[in-house]
Amino acid sequence: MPLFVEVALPVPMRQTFSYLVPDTLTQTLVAGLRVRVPFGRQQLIGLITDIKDSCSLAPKQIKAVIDILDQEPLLPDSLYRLTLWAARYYFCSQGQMLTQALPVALRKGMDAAPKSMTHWHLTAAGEAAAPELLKRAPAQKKVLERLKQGRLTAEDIGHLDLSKAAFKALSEKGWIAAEERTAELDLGWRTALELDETPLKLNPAQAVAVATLNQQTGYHCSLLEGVTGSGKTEVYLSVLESQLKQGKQALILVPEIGLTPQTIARFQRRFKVQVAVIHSGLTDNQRLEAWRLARSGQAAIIIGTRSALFTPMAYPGVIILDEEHDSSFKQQEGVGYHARDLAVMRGHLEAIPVILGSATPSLETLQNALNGRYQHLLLNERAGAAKNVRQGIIDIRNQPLKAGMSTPLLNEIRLHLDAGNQVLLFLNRRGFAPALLCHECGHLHECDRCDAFFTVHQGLGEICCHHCGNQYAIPKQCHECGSTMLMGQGIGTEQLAEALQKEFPKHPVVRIDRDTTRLKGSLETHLDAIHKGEYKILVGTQMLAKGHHFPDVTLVGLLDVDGALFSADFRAPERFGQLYTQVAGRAGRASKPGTVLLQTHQSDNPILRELLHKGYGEFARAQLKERQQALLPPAWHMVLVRAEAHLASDADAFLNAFAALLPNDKEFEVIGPLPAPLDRKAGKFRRQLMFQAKNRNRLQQEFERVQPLVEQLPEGKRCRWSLDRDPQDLL
DNA sequence: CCCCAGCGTGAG
DNA sequence: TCACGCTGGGGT
Repeated sequence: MPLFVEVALPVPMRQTFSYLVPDTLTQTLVAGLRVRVPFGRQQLIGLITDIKDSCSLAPKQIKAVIDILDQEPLLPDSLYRLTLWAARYYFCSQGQMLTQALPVALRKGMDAAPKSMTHWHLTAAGEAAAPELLKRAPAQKKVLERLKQGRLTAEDIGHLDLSKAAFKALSEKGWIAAEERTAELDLGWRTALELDETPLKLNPAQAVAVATLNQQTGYHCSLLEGVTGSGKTEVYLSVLESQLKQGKQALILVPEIGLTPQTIARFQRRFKVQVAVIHSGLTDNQRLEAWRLARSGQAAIIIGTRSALFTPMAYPGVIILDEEHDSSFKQQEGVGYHARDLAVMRGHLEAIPVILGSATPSLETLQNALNGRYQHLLLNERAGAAKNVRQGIIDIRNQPLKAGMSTPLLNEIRLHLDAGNQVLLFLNRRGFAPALLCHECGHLHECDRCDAFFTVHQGLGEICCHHCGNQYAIPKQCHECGSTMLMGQGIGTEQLAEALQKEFPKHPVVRIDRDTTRLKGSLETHLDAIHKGEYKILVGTQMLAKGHHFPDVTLVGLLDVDGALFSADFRAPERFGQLYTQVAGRAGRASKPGTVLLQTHQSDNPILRELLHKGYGEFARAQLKERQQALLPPAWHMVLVRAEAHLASDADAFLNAFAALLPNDKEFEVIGPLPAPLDRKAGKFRRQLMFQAKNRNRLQQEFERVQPLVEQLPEGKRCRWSLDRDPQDLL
C-alpha cells in the first residue's frame, strides 16, 4: 500500500503538503521526523505532521520524499504541541513556527544526534617506530610525540596547531589510526549534585518565596516581584538547587541585554554542572551543540534569550523568565511570538512551574497575578538604599535651557561632580540634533523616503534618517531657499555630551548609544572605563538603563520625559514607569544616597505624580484600570494588521476589505484603517487596522474563520501585510 | 536592441 | 518564502 506523509514546510502558507514515501525509504515513520522534499524548484526540509495511507490529490501532483533525516522525532511531544498551539495563536503556518523552534543548523539538515568525534591513537607499529625516521618530517614527528602522551581529538588538533597533512601521512604509514567515538552521556549531576559555593543566607521574604515555590508540583506560574537589589537571583538559585537535586533541568530566559558574562557566571559559579548558554553571538554549530546538550540532559541549566524558549529538555524541571516585562521577549520580525506567553504555555504542557521575575511587572503579568491566575510573590526588602533615593521634578516651562538642560539640573550636576561622584543623563535621541532647520525660511529637512526628519550627526558630517538608514552629507544650503543659515533643531545625545564637556571641562564625559557602541565589544570597553571611574559624566539612551549597574552614580537625570511619556503608543506610560523605576533603583547605594531628577513641561501630570509619589506598584494598577476603560490590552485582546504599499490607497483597500470580513460590535471593535504612526517609511505608505476583542476565544474563532478568505483577497496582492497578535508597539 | 529591476506567480 | 518568467523603461 502506498504511504503518504503530511509535511509542514517553512513557507508562509497555512497548510501542510502531501508527499509520497517511496518504498526505498524503509524507516518507521512517526510525526516529528525531518524530511527533505522537493518543493517547486527547490528542496526544503520540513517536519512530518501526519502519516496516511491515502491521499486526495491526483497521483501526478504528488512528489516523493527525498530523504528522511532523523531516527526519532526532533522535539519532545510537549514542544511539538507548543509549536502547534503557537502557530494557531499567532496565525502562522505550522511550518513557520516549527522552523522558529529549531536551531538553524537543524533547519539546514545537520544531524540532531550528538556529534561523534575523531580520536587519533598510535598503532602498535607507531608505538614501535623510531622518531628518528621522521627527521625530515618535523610536523609528523611532533604529532607522533604528542600521541605518545595519549589520544588526540579533532579539537586538540586545532588547539595544538598540528598539521592535518601530518596525520594523513602517518595514518598512511599505518603508525596511527582514527576512531569515531561519541562522547559518553554524562548525567552525573542528576544523582550527585555538587555546589561550588555556599548559598547566601536568605532574608525572610526570600525564604518565604523559595518555600512557596519549592512546594509546588506540576504547572504553576508565579510572579516574583522585587525591586533591584531585593535578591531575585538568589531566589532563582535556591529554586534551581532544589530542582537540580531532583535531577531536573532548568531553563532560564533573560532579555537580550541581560545575558552578560556576569549573569552567566553567577549561575556557573554556584553549581558544578554544565550550563548551556544560547545567545546571538554563537555560530550555528555552537547553538546546535548547546541544543544537543540540553536535549540529552547533560546540560543541567540552559540559559538564553527569547529563542532559547524552544530548547528541548530531557528532564524539564522549571522555567524562569527574568525581567519578564522586557520587550525583547517579543519577536518583532516574522512570527511575532512572545517568549513570556509561550513560556507559560510550555509550563502547562510540560507540567512544570514557571517563574516570572521583575521589579516592574508588565501589566499583562500583573493582571494575572492580581486575579489569582499567577501566584504573586513579593520581595520588598532591599539591601541598602532604595528608600533613600531623592526624586524631583524640574518644571521647565518657560525656563532657559542649555543644550536641553535647565539651570537647576546643571547646578545639581555640579554639586554631585564636586563631591567626586558620577552623574548619569538619559536622553532617548541619538545624534546631534533630531532635525535640521533653516534659520531663514524655517524649512525642516525631511527624509525623501519617510515621513520623518533627518537627524543631524555632527561627528559623521551627515544627516541620517533613523527609520530607513538614508544618509547624506550635511547640506551647506537650505534645500528650499538656498540659505546657508542651517542649524540643528532640538537636542540629541551627541550635542548633549559636547555641551556637558564644555560646561564641565574637568570631568570627562562618555556617550553610550548605538552610534558609539556599534563596534563589537565597545560597549564593554566603555562600561569598564566607567566602572574604573575614568568618566564622571555618562550620557546615554535607554540602552544605558537596562541591566547595568553603576555604584558611583549618585545623580540620574531624565531629560526628555515628555517625549517618553506622551508618545502615540498606548504602552508609553507603562514603559516610562518601568524605565523610571529601573533608573531610580540604580541611583546611589547604601553609603551614598542617590537623586533622580525629571525635566518636564507637564510637571503636574497626574500619571507622573502617581509614579513618583506612590511607586510603580500603584502606578501600574492605575494604568491597568485605564487600559480597562480604553478597552486595551491586557483587559481586551488585540490584533494589529499592518499593510504597506507604494500607494496608500492600495494598503487602505486591502485593510478595508479585511475589515469588511469581520464583525464590528460592542465586544469586537475594528479601528481603522489608520495611517501608522510613521506614515511613510522607506518610500512605502504604512497603514494599519486594529482589532480589539473582549473575548479571546471569539477573537481566535473570528480570525480562524476569515484567514483563508483574507488570503484570497485580490487587494492583498498589491501590498505587503502581516498580522501581529498582542502587538508591543503600534509603530 | 539589450539589460535588468521589479512584480506576479505557484509550489504537494 | 523563494525561484522563476515576464514586462517595460532606460541606456547604448
